[in-house]
Amino acid sequence: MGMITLKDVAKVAGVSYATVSRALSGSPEIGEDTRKRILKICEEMGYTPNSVARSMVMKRTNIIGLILASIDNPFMSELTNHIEIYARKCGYNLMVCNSSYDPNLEKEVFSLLLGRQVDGIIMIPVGNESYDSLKALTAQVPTVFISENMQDLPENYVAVDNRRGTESATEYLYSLGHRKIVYFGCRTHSVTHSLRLEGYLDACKKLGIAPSVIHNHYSRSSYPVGNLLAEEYFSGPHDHTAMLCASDALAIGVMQAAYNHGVSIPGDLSLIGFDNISFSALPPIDLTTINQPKQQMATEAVDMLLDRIKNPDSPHRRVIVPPTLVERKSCRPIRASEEEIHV
Amino acid sequence: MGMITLKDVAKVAGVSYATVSRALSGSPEIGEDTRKRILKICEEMGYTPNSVARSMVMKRTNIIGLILASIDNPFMSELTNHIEIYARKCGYNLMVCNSSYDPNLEKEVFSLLLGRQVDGIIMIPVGNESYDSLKALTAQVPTVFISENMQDLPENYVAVDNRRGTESATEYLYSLGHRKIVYFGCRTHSVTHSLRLEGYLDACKKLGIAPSVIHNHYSRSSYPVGNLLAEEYFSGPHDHTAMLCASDALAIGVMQAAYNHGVSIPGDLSLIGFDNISFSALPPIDLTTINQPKQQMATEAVDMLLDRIKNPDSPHRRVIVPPTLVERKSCRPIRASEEEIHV
DNA sequence: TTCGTTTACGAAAACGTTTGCGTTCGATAT
DNA sequence: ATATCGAACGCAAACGTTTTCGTAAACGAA
Repeated sequence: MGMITLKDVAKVAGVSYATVSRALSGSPEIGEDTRKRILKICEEMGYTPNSVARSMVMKRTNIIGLILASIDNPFMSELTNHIEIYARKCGYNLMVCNSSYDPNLEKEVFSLLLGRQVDGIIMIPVGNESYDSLKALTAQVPTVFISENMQDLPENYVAVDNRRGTESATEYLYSLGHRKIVYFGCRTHSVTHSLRLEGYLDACKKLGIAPSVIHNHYSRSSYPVGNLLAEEYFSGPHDHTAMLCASDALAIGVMQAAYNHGVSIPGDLSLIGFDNISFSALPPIDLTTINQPKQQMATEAVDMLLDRIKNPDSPHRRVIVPPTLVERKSCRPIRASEEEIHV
Repeated sequence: MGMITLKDVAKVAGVSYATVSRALSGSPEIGEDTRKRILKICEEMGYTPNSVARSMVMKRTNIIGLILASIDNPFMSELTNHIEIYARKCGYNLMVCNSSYDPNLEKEVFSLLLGRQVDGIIMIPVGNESYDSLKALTAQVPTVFISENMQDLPENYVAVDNRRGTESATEYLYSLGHRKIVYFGCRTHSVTHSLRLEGYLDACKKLGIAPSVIHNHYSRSSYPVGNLLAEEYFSGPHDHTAMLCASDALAIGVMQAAYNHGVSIPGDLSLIGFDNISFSALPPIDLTTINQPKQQMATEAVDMLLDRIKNPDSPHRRVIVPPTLVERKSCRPIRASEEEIHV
């Protein structure tokens, strides 16, 4: 597999390898006829430029590192898809690393990517307790987070307006006539999830209804966790007519438990999620939810990162995109008289 | 962001940078006391080795390229997840590229990864017509396919036994009493899909039942395609008691159409899929399906690739892993007398 | 002491590019 | 005729490592 180098084509073309380099890079310091000739020879020999050597001298790899909890997660894989396609269009490749929901691993792969000399890093952080220890790392390379940031870490980020999302979800349920709305959240060590809880609580206060929160002592917002805790919920006393879940994954877990306990959705309980992962649109699920504009967030994050790579000491930018409500079949309006029929 | 180099720590330590390199690489040609001292200085200065420079001289990047149709596809993202975690454990990072179901783009990103000097490539090919034109590319770097290969391209691959998968699915439906089984496949320009069709046809012949295939003129095996064609199917005359789908995605599309047309699953139609994507296990879906052992395939693919990187002219290996049937709720047994009640 | 051997380290080449600078050559202006 | 200048191209340094080779010091045996 002896690769063909610049020197090889230079020898064949009878020129110095600087000339070959210039022919390929589109430099003006070269004759039009020799350029044509050299390009033809490159083609014939099947020459492929060595990006590693190029990176070495240019001090730039054109690689973006992407750190996320698990690529095997509908929301994140959708986001990754958009990021990869758009980044490649901009001339960048993607190096993906799972943090596996582990703040320590998160830092480990961050250093690893630093050593790889990535030009920048896009990161969906695991929680907020890791922000502090990430400061030393993010100082070394342009970084943009996909997550809001309450601790004023001076970093760029793009995120959906989580607070507004749960707030409007609550308002929506209220407008349907629901007054007993329970919130199924996540332990709030993640910025995202504490904001979502906040939005719900604020809306309750504003609307004058009593908040009620399912205590979720697990750290993940996943389908099995949703299922497990919903089993507990349905087994005990409950009189809510609507449930707001911190994620679609949780909501889908709730669906299963509801099915097992013979409670119909939306017949007995209106259910609303957050994220709008693609599977929520599937007819057997058909979950009403708060959408995160994933493609917009992806391109915004890449743009923001590339800006920052070009101009490292530009002011930090924070983009909050608006969430939107997607109405499907998991919520229904109720009359006031219906309120008390549940056990 | 002036990075700290070997030279910098060498200067501080008062040694040559060759010595620093040896201290870090664990070479025996260095005194134990100086090693300790140098490592301490590296720690203090926050030195991070430059992988690019390392790759330059070692002629090896420790990067694996991964090419797949779309990372935003449950089967592929699950696979990617396992590949990334296992590869990293083996000291390799992953560079992911979408081919977006486009054979030309597939070749384009392959060349791109070649230029990146990846040590090897794992690829889920789009179709089989692209194999020919890929020969020149795969000759330049160790490659393993995740897909069976009928054209005897001399490459390594790991795949589930697709033929056996649909065969056993058909046998399963037969054992439940079904005699009118329709196959919902994909246009067979993909090796995977032609083998799946083959397995179905073989089983029909062996079992002595008449095969029946829904003509799928779309190239993708996706949820919307499944939905669209199932709409047609349910609108026209149909008397099958069971349907075998070439993928879970198709099957889920069928589910929606069935719902719209008032045909109950499995009441009126038994449905079975292929892949066992995670969402098929969700209670509202609960799809009986043929499982692909994704984690096993992932680690096998990585192992195979690393073997090949170490020993490029070792004989080609082809691993076929057995599919397994996962029984869930989308199939039911029928009596012979039931056979004719459908229109 | 003297010779040979081992140990620990330094000097420098090499990896494949990009690019600043110098040089040559032809054309134009003086 | 010479001086000026721009175009086209070659030379060589540089990027940050790894590794071969050389060598000085240390050490043991004769």
